[in-house]
Amino acid sequence: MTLDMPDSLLTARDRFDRLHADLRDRICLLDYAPGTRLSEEKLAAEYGVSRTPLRRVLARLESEGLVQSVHGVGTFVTDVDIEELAQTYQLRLELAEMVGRLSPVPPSPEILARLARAADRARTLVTAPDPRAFAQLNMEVFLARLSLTANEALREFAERLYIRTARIWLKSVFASRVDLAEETEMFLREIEEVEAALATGDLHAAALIQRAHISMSFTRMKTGRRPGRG
Amino acid sequence: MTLDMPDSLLTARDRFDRLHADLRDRICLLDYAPGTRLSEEKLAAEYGVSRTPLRRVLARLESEGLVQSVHGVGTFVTDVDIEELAQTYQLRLELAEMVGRLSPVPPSPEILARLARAADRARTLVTAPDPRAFAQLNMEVFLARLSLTANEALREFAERLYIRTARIWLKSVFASRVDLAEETEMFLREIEEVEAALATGDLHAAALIQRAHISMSFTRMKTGRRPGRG
DNA sequence: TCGGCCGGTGTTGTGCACATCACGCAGCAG
DNA sequence: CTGCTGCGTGATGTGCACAACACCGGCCGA
Repeated sequence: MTLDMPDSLLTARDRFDRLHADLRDRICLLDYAPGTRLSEEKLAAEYGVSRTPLRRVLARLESEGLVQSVHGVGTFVTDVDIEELAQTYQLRLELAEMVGRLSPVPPSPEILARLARAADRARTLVTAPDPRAFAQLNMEVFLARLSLTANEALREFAERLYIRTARIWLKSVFASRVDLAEETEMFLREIEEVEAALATGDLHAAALIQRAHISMSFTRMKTGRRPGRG
Repeated sequence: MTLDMPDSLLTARDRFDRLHADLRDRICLLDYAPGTRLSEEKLAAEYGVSRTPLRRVLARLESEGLVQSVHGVGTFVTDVDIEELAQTYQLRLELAEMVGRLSPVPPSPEILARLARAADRARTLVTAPDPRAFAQLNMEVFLARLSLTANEALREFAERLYIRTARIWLKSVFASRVDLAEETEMFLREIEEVEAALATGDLHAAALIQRAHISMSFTRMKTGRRPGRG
């Protein structure tokens, strides 16, 4: 997944960022389910470092709300609950709309190409649903679309909010509270609508589309599948 | 400033929070000017701990954008520049308005009392201007008004944004780019207007007033005092 | 005189041993 | 049988010594 380099060219910050991103993805993709205990010693051994820099990563993850450390007990992956995250989602909606309003930047050909490739992958996922691959694709698209605003603070906070809420969708899929096929189709439609909006240069419209889909996705998770459908 | 307790009743998290809040305030109140080098060893000695827990605090401050550590060089207080913080201010404006729109809670008598006391202190500061005391009062009022929303995520992010931009005002005062007396009067008017809005129960209006004053404050700093006035 | 090399010095980053804490279980008194 | 007390075990938190690194000044050679 990540390219390997000789340690001589890896600075301390690079190692930190790599460990942080790796553990963050594991948590967001439910490789570590909520409640899982993360052993500092085992993780340090796995990554080939001592506990000291690994604890620094865990402290960052704790500040982001992904884990929680308790002295003498352990470090645990936090749980995500739809009711508790309702307000977080409210804020996400507002920030999503702001991405198209504060310091918007015209989409570069690279961004459009990435969206096109994402749409292709989404079409593949429609025929062969895969929750984890879908969650990963969703995250990549979200981060790519953040580049449509030049407001760094907005990007940073929107990403933090996304990270905090990303797991709830995958959890809903595993709990069969949402239908994976339906979710994949909706996501594909969202990308296509966004591509159309960007083609006309209407960045605010693209942002409103994303806001609408985030809202609808949350409603589907909160409501759950109607009995008798699946 | 902070109450002392026997170490036996102080948990690790308490110590962390205390050090973090203390260093954060020192930076935000310009006790440590931008560019100042923070010696881990000296700070650890001052707080009576070893470098290990202190480094944890510095890492948190770095994630909040208040300091920056460079391997082999030192840990430095970051600088704040009006031009660079323009986008951060844009986001602050939006969040300030959201405080009155997302999950508003009726002001408790305690909040109203705190505002009234803040107004009294502001009137004192009008007659005897004091930049540092004003900045401290401003921060207290800001945090108090955040309690007018039940949206925890919004509170957290609004506070983080405030912390990141708080120093620019005090810096502008010391650079004589804004007039302290004028700023104090404007702040007093803001509190009184907010009190009037809260008295009618219009939380959104109170939020819009704050948004307007944040915007005007930023404009005053960006424009600077007109020559021939001061 | 100028440029590059090189070691001294002070800093942050890392590894490791120990302190501190919480939980669980065995043992025992009532 | 019940409840509690004490200890063993394993976790996170802390202190300390050393490694890695950057800056700076002197030195040497061209």
